[in-house]
Formats: sequence, structure tokens, C-alpha cells
Amino acid sequence: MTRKTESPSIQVRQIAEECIAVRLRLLTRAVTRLYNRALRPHGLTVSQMNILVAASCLGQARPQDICRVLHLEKSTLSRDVERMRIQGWLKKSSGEDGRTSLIHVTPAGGRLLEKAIPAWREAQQRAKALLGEPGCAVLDRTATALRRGDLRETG
Amino acid sequence: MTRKTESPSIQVRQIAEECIAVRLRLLTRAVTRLYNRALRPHGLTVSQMNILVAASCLGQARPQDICRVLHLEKSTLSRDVERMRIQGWLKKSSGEDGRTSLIHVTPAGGRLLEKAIPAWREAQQRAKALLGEPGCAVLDRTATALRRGDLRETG
DNA sequence: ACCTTTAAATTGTATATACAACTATTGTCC
DNA sequence: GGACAATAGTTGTATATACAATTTAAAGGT
Repeated sequence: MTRKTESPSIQVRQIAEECIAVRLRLLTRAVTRLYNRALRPHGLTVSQMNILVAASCLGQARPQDICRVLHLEKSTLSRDVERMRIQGWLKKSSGEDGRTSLIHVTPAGGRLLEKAIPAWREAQQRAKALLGEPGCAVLDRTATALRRGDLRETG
Repeated sequence: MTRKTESPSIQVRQIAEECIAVRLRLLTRAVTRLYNRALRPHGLTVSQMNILVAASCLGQARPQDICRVLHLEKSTLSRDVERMRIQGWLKKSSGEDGRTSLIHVTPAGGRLLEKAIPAWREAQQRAKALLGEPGCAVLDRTATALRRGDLRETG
């Protein structure tokens, strides 16, 4: 009896073999797990670490500044920050513009970040091995292009 | 008045400048948005399309098979499949092993996939432009390595 | 045949993510 | 200076994701 499962069209096969999204997302899931497992003992996720680092480097940062450098949607950041504020790692203060607030890292947040550095190094090393030198270079180039706004976000 | 914002340590700066996770996640967010916006008119997300494609290519697939090729956690897939089953794009049938079930694409799911191909092509082209030829090559290589299990999941 | 161990999937809970709708504030133009 | 447009964040809702705990079923040893 011929099985009734339709074999996929050539075009569907093409998606399976070529789709950039599927590969990129797969790779990111794997790498995210790597970092999250390393950071877990510190009670920190890689997303949260990224936000701490960004806020730390920017100094008093407006939410939109962090959104820009991380290509994060404003509502996503809003909730991430709220969780971290509750943890005591971030604080908000009001700036000149009444619509906005300034985010800064608390001393506790700073200490946490420093403490987590060895775990980060470990994950970073494994991720480097996975991607290889050329992979890291490509990633660097592409992320920089994105931050400069090369991908037109047609509102 | 010297500002009290602590400037980040050299090591924190290093994370900002070198962290693979932050760049990869940033890039993936941007690319995911690209595909999701293109696919939206079809009521489909890129995650769901990936699962449809995988199931389509595998034929009668066990959940664990799909998890393996996509590096997805089993509980994640379980919920994704349930949503798609409700939409009528996937169906489950019981196989020989009573613990497992077989997932297959319904005719409606197949039609949806075919219909969405032009949108996929459009997003794919933009993603290609963003990553460049070398970027795509690296991605291909790394994803293949991952699927072969090169990253030790020290469960 | 029964008990224990192993394996596969589901369910509980939490974070991460985005879009749409809403709120509040600022800026502009007459 | 008041109506209106633009801007910044927050909130409502939904998907995606993972870890831990639970359920169900198969395998293995005696």
C-alpha cells in the first residue's frame, strides 16, 4: 500500500536546506542554552546580562538607547527591566523629559555582573569554538551593520 | 560634580565588545522579525513554518525527531505542535510505541506552506543580503555541525 | 509475572519576545 | 495659549522558549 504521506515539494525541500532563519534560530537556541547554563548559578540569564552590560556601558541610559543597541522592542525591554528592578539590579530615575526615565545599574547589579564574569568567559570560549574564527568575524560585522541601521525597519 | 555612575570595568567592556551571545541574539531578533513580518499575512510565524517544513520532510515524525533536527526542547515543541494542531495544520497519530505519537502535516498545513513560499523567498533574500555570502556559508557549516551533535549537551 | 529502571511526552512555572492599543508628555502651528 | 500631531513608555495579549516535575509506557532483571 502506497503511503499517503505527501512527499514535500521541491520548494519545501529548498526551505529546509537553505532557510537562514531556521539555521540562525537553531544556532541561537544552542548558544543561548550554553550561556544560560553557565550563568544559572548566579541567578542571571544571558538576556539580563546583556541588558546589565549595555546599561553599564551607556551610563544613565534611556530605554530607547538600550533598545537601539540591542535591537529590542520597547515593550520587551520594559518588562525585562521591571524584572531586574525587582531583583534590585537596576534603578529608574526621572530625567528632564517627563515621558522618559533613566535606567542605571545599582551597586548590587554591578557586583553581580563582576561575579558572573568567569561563567561568561567559560561560555564564551565554548561559543567561540563552535563558531570558529571566521564565524565570529562575520557575526561582528553583521551586528555592527545592524546597529548602524542597515536593515530598513519599514515602520 | 563628578557623576556617581560607576564606569564599567575593563572586563564588562570586554563583554560588550566581544560577547557572541549578545550579537547572535541581536541578529536573530532582527532576522526573525524580517520573516515574521513577511509571513504574517498568512497567519504563520517562522517558528511554525520551520516545524511544518521539518515535519513535511521527515514524513511521519516523532516529536523527538523534530526536536533533534531543530535543537528544540521537547516541552517547547509539545506546545508549538498543540497550537498548530488546533489550527488544523498538524495531526497526531499513535505509532507502535505507546509512549510516542507520530506527527504529520495535514492537507491544510501543506497548502498553507505552499502558499507562504513567496513570502519566505522575499524574507530569505533580505536575510541573505544582510548576512552576505560568507555569513551564509558559516551559518550552514555551524548548523550542520550542531545537528551532528558537536556541542556536548552535558545533560 | 512483578518490580525497578529507563524513555517519551505533557504539564507547571517562568522568562523573552513582539504587536497593538493605550497613556502621558512634549512640541507645533495657528 | 489651545488643538493637534508626534514621541516615550506601559499594558493587554499571544507565541516561543526552557527547566523541573509528573505521567505514561516500554524494557530488563530476578
